[in-house]
Amino acid sequence: MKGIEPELIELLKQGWCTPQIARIAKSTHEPSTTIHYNIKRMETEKKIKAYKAVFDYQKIGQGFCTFVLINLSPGEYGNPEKIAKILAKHEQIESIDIITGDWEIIAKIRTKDQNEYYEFVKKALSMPGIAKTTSLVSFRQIKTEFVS
Amino acid sequence: MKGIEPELIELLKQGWCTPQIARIAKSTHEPSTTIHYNIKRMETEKKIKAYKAVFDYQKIGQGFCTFVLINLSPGEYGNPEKIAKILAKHEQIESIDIITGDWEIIAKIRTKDQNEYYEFVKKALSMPGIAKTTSLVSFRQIKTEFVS
DNA sequence: CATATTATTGAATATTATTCAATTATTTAT
DNA sequence: ATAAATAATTGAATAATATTCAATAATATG
Repeated sequence: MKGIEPELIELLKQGWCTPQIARIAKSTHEPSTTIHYNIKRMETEKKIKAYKAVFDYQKIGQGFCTFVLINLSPGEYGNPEKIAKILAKHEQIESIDIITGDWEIIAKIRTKDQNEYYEFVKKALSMPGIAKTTSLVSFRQIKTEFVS
Repeated sequence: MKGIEPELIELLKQGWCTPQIARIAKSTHEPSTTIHYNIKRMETEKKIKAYKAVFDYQKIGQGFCTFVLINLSPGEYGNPEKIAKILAKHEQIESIDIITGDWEIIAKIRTKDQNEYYEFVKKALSMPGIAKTTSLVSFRQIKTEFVS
């Protein structure tokens, strides 16, 4: 046993997958070369960014999910993207968006547990420019990434 | 031309992909049979739920992204999951969570544009049990689903 | 309407996943 | 501690799949 699983999870989260052309061809009753051609075109056009695995986050020790609503300090209203891009570098952040309304940024965060989340908040969200954060902790994830 | 692309996008959003075992084997310097064995085990254990494509949503006409914060009417506090599961059936909903704090549910929604979003809100969010909704429209998606 | 470009497709080939059997490592029970 | 049982690793063989290629058809362009 080499404990290869964490490495595999990390790879499969980022990509390292590929479409099942033959299976899609059978399902759609199209020749596999037609499916191949169309998918490769979408890849070239950058419509498809990657192929990746979707995990049961409970089962891989990433079960704690929160949404953070962020208010920037007035001096940073001009470039919320700068702060969002810095935050995006953290692997715990699954998605981050610049938004309208009472907050400037919303981030979706995955950690092992409340403890790891607390450490993340201390480390990542204490940066200058962030005035206030509101955490919405997920009790139950009913649907994730289009996969029920 | 058969206009097969929308069908392919729908399939690849749900799954119909597979890990690249040989490529992962080369990258990790492990035998491909070891990679195969480990990944199949994770599938059996249901740690891996699916393999799917990640799209550039702007380019496939799903560029409008919003987060909806939902307040339930007092009578529904007991079972937010019931409402969340009904909403989860809509293909426009990428994710939906039961949360703590000032709202009971948060949903992430993808539509073509504001117009389609408005139609979705009228259709989906007018159901009994939902008392109030707050929409946070995404101006810019800095990071999505772990893919930058 | 003619020409250029893009899309479709079957046949051949290259690559890859999968199966299998043998070996090694790890866990469990006594 | 040791034996037995279970789980994990691996190379070789096979089955399945992706990819390339060349020919044809459809569509777009001027």
